Amino acid sequence: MQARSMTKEGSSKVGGAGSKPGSPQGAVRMPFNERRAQILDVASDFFAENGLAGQTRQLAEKCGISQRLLYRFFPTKEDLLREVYNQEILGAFKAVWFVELQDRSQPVSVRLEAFYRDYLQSTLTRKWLRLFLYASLAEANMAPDYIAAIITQLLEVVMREVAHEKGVVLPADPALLREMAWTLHGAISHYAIRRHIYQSSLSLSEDQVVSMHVRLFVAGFADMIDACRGD
Amino acid sequence: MQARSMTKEGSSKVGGAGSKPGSPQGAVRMPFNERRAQILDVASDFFAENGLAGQTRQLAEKCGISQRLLYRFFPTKEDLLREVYNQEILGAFKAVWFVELQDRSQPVSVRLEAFYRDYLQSTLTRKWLRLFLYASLAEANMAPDYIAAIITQLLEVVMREVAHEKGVVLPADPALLREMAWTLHGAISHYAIRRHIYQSSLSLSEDQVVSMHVRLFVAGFADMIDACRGD
DNA sequence: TTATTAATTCGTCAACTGACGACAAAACGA
DNA sequence: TCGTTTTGTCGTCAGTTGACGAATTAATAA
Repeated sequence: MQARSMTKEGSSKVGGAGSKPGSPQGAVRMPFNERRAQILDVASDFFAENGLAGQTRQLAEKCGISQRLLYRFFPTKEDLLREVYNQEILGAFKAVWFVELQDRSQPVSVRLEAFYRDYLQSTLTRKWLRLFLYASLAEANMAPDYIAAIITQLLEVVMREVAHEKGVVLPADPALLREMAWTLHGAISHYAIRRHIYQSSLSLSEDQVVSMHVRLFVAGFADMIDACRGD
Repeated sequence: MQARSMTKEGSSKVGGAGSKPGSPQGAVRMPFNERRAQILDVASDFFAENGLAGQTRQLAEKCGISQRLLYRFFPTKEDLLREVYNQEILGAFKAVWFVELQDRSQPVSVRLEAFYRDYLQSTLTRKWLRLFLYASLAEANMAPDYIAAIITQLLEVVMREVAHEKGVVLPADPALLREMAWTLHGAISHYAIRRHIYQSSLSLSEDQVVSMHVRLFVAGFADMIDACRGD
């Protein structure tokens, strides 16, 4: 994120700020790792906006460097995409969530609200969602599917915690349990999709929306479980 | 990508493989409107799978015709895409839903379940979702935004009907009301996304999932509204 | 049959696009 | 100051890709 400033300069066309008076052409020199990091940073935004089919020449321009230079850091475009994916998609999940969600000194609805607020802010961002959707649609197997595993864990924790506070005994079928937690998790994810992908104009604040969803989930929890037992 | 040995024999008609002994190359002749319809049909599948950036040559091959022929029916690729969009996306909404959802001779949960089952089957299909997402991501303004208007209507009907049956007085703010209905509508939409885009393996039946969501919504309805009044 | 019309293909252009070999120049060390 | 290392660019190749003029062939009418 602090690379932001660099990105700006880069996008402002190298010499734009008159950095080097005599620099006839060419980007400002940068050490290998720094340049590589800058490229990744710009690339994540770039591919999120333009899709994985975004062109390397355009990306290079946004970085303020020549297209050829990209290939000094990444053997192929696919390698670059994979790196972006690993950094931006997989890096967006926090381990603390598991701890906080299970901190029973707080009511479960408070924990859920806190978690989903943070989740919306740090993970379900425009950049993350767009990259993830582009990758999913392309069926690009950029990385082993850690995400599914992480979310599965989250869903199980959510169910366990709510059930505990409500004194409800959960059904045994783990698939059923996960699907139940998805009623909450999916609704909030879809809210983010509406916001960032469908560009809907949403007038309510994120906080309001989150508490609405959590409230509904907690309130209908026991009933939902009863219904499924009947099935 | 192996060239389908039989390009499109599969597409019914068009005579079996060696249709005409003497026809060295070239597709079976078809009247204008029929051919046009066939192209649109194949194209909707094609672009749903390969994205709006799918190539015309590949599409033509799937249709069993030359690439040039496409341009006899559609001036540009964009025109073709627009047609596909109008036909497949906008054509997937049924007017009966509004009637059935308001048929108070049935309990609202029954109506909701019936509606969402049908909605999942007829609208939230793999083809529809993929086309819609590709178009949304590309910010391709293929058509005036009828969809938002249709769904807004649906959401309002849902809220009105549930509130009526539960004897609950609804808040005035229409934006808030819509957002509430989205807790159900979004959760089900997201279920479809998981199924068709993320390719998750979902073990529960669609019917089970729908009743779960509806149950949760109806059960937590009053509580959710109370909470929002407090806000 | 023959003329006419409509369906269909061939071949090609120009702009793009990922990739890379060869070379220029800034930074660095002694 | 000079040579070496490292960052960076130029130019280009080969394969795509949307688009279209012109020729070809099947169906239909006369």
